[in-house]
Amino acid sequence: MSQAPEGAAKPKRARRSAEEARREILDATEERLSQLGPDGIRLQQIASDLGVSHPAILHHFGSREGLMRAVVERAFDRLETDLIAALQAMPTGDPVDAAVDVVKLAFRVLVDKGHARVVAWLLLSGQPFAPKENRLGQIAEVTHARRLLFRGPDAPPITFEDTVFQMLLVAFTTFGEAIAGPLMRANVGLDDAGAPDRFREWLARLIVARNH
Amino acid sequence: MSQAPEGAAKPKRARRSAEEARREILDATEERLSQLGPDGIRLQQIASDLGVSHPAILHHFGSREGLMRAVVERAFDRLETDLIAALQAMPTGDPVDAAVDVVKLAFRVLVDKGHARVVAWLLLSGQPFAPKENRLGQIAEVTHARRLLFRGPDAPPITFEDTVFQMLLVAFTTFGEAIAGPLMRANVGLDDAGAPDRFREWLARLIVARNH
DNA sequence: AGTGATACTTACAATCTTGTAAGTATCACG
DNA sequence: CGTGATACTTACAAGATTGTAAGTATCACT
Repeated sequence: MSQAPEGAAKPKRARRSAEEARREILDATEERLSQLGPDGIRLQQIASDLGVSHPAILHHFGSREGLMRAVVERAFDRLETDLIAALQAMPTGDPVDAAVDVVKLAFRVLVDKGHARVVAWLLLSGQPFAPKENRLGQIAEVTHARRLLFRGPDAPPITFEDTVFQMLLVAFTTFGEAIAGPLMRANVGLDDAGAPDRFREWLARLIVARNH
Repeated sequence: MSQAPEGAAKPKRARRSAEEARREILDATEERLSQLGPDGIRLQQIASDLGVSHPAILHHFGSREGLMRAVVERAFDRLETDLIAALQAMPTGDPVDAAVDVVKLAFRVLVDKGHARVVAWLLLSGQPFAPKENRLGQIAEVTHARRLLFRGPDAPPITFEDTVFQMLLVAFTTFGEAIAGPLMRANVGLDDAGAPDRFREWLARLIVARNH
């Protein structure tokens, strides 16, 4: 140890692979986006979060606009991927419990993982983007088939539009909670920690009740 | 007409009352906010929209921060005012129809008048604000009394939390639609003009169904 | 080891944005 | 009309922010 541990420590410039660097930059950007909101996105800030210089970001994304496009793209990709994975892992036991699980899962992916806030910001910003295909439509079809399968003996007839509306309901509610959840709950005096989960379960049962 | 109609036209500097000026500035700000999204708020842009110089805005609001606070304040004031007015005008005929009307009204105020997008942006930005009192809680109480009154003969018991959850559901859904409505509908192939209204009615009936 | 590719840095330029200072025009009121 | 208040303007300062240029350090590969 001839070298003093501090002072002369030359921290050996980190050199990530391009892919890794891009990922880290996107992570930091999304973090700022979902935590600090729309005004939190400044190249220099993101760079400083990562301990790099801001031109490093420009090196990988060309411009601020390019970074934004990349964030948009990845956010949607992840959203779809996570959501579809969650739905495919849907348990197959009691249909009511299963539906409850699916709803909770959707909330977890969108709200708890922070996707919804990012996407909401993008939508509010009018960022140009086109979700791949209508995968949600495909999900609706799968769900619809499932509903018909598990439909109770004297439940009212189930239209496809009804299923689609159910999906919209969950989607909208999820967005709404992600954005206004804390505010709204505080405003109606629902400040205990269990409230979000109770609401999610309540919603799931409200929806499923129509099938039986 | 010795003067040429164009060129020398000195358009007599407009001088509004302070109140009127503030209102116009806030209107323009909210317009940019809801149309162009979070990045649209630049003092110079707003000033140019109004045909004034940007220090005029600073003259009235002190700083950009002051302008933002004023926008927040007014947006919430309007939101509450419009919403409560709508609820108080609630028709008193058939309870189901009445509930449907209330839900549609809430959507109209929040979505169609553009309040939700502004508030959503504020929430995403982490703008500091404290909604007056818990007026939503008061609304919940009124609604709950009404539900108990019109409760069907063999409907399940109605808890207050159930009513609160119903309100949260409508509130969240409204936010969600305001932000992601067009995207989501397009993604599930619901692109006819009547779809938003059908969904709103469907939601209203879903909620009311539990009372009967 | 040597070499080319490239991730990354420092230094700098151009532009934009908020904010200030000081003066001008218009209104209210005597 | 005169006078004070103030809505508003032009000109400018200070700082932030994106982007460029050129060089340096590190990796992969021979």
